[in-house]
Amino acid sequence: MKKRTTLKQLARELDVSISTVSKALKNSPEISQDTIDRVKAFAKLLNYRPNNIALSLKNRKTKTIGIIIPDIVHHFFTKVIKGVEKYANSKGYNVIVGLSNESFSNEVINMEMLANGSIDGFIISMARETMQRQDYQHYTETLNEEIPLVMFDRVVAEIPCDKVIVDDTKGAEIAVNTLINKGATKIAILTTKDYVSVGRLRTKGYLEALKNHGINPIRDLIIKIDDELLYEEDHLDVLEKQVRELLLNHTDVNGIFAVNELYAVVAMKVAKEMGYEIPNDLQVIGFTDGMLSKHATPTLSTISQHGESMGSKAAELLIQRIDERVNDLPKEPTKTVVISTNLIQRGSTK
Amino acid sequence: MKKRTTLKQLARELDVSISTVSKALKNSPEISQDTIDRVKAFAKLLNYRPNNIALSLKNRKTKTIGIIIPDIVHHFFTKVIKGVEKYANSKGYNVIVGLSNESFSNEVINMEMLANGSIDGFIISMARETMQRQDYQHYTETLNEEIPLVMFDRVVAEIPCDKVIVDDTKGAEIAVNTLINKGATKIAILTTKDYVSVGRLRTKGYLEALKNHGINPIRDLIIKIDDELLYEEDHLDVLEKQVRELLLNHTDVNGIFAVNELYAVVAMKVAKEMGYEIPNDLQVIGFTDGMLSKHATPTLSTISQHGESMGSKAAELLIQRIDERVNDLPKEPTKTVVISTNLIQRGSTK
DNA sequence: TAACATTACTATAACGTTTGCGTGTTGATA
DNA sequence: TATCAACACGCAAACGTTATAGTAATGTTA
Repeated sequence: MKKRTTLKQLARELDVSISTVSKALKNSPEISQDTIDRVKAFAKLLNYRPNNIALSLKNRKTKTIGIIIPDIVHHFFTKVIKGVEKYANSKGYNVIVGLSNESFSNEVINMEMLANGSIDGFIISMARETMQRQDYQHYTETLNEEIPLVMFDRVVAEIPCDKVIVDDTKGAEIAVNTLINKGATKIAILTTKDYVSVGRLRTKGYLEALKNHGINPIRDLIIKIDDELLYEEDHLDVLEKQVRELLLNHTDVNGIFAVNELYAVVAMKVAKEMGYEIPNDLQVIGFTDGMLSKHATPTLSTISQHGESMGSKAAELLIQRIDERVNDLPKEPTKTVVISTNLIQRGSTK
Repeated sequence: MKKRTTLKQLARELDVSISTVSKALKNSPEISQDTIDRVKAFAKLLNYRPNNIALSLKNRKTKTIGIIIPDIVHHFFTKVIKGVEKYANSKGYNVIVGLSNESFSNEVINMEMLANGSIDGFIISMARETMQRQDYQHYTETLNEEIPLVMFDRVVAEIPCDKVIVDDTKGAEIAVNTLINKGATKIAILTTKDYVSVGRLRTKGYLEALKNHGINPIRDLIIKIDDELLYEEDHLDVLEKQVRELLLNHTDVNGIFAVNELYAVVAMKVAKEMGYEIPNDLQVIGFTDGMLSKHATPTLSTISQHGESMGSKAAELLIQRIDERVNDLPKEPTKTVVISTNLIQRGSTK
């Protein structure tokens, strides 16, 4: 295996010491201009570049942050990564991605793989299984080892760390308010089981909006989908069936709020098949502004989550913590940053 | 800053040497069972875990691979990452992601940031700008430094490295053949400018299919879109306009092959607006099986690229090269692996 | 001219591991 | 009772850096 150029080689060939080479390359005033020039020229010739690993070892920091997400084939997470990358790169950090695949053990393994010095801190959105189990030991341990940790989107109150979330409740409320203002009188919600925090919060927003308008919630109109199989084919069949039943049993439903864009698109599809005209007979609003929302027919009105902002905010918080730790600064109390949502109106509402 | 547990600490507290600790933890026969037990117990107590960075430095390998892609908000690349992650993790590797954002300089910067020892090898799909410039110096340099490199999807013949591609020509041919077999007689193609290799090759497949069926290509039916702004809003306006013109000027077009799913979905949208019934009046086939294809109305027949397979194959090739390099094995000639495509038939064809 | 700066370097330790080799202490053998 | 394995461990170098503390060879000052 060919060895890369090192300080040692440069030193030997230039017949000076390693320290001289190191200092010369850094324009140290201890070294004569003459030597500096010689060293630099030779270093360039041999295409010398410092070994990052050695630096990491020496400096005890890697300039790398780890992001662990449940799934990468998912527009929202992808946006977040983009935001993280952007901010991180601008600060000279690299980003290493771990996929939990919604599995608890994968999440743990991935974190362990990285928590041994490979990264300076974590940005995490919990795996579904972790939310179900409510087993947060690996987070606690990470924190105990003083590895900074920032959670986003799928967060949990028990863990004392910085968090970046969206105001799910408020977003949902806005969506449902909008539906009501646009004339919808009977509004259903397509949501997830309650252990998914965002599903629970969005359902809460839905209920609040109804309450504020003096509308009594109807149990039948609240469809909680077990998203074990989200984005898997047969999962959608179940969803379709439930939407069909809903529209069959409650023919006067004229508004649907879905807690993600996929549910919304599926609902629109079923409704269209059943002869509904959107938005005239039925108005639909989703959550998350992804590819589907933009290109569905009709295009989907949706609550934008600003994933990229979440990502860069998370990266910012994390890097602050890293600095705090490295420079032994006093610890600031943990923050929870709420990224504001907003409604993007498109073809699925009047 | 709290320091993590190291061998040195264990050694001091157990009053043995560092080497003894190290060996004990590795069950070395040089160390008495008694000591081994003591060391292990104490290590566990202090939650010792070896510092990966130190290991990387010592072993001169990082067990990390870098993947550089043009855009992460893109279903196909996301699938590839997933495949890479899966295979890499199974071999004990981590994955570090760099985003070129379709920019040449970003690509170069990202590679340089990682090529200084942070990773053992690269998996890359070229940025659009790099393809346009045809400036491959950074690849050549990487190869010169004997850092293994595997390219996928957007590849270029000039670089002597392993590659993983899809048989774009064949895939396109299958798509167009299918359209013809299903009764389409006048088929248009929505493709990219020629510098995008995949666009060029898919156009080639389109032409070959026509030729094999004795159909003369018509210049007007070949729409080459400048995808500078792919996935940006105003880009789509241009695309819509072109499709509209196409269908206006050639009312007998009854088949469209699009080189990606977005073009296909946009075409369907325009056609539907103009009163076409899909698939009866017009059949459409896309390329890449993403979210849009699955949830468009009608659902889109498309050529699946098997992004995940590409990813894991790329990772496999790369890790082989890394082993080859690390163990100073004889160098195998570079391979180009072709992942076979297949047509997924859905609602947009008869 | 002795004392002291200044200049331009070099040596060394440290970051956290691993590993080949050296070594002191046993107990067995001749 | 010398001799020699076997055992159990320690030493030191190495991976590639950087930073601190020397140290020669000059030049300056009183």
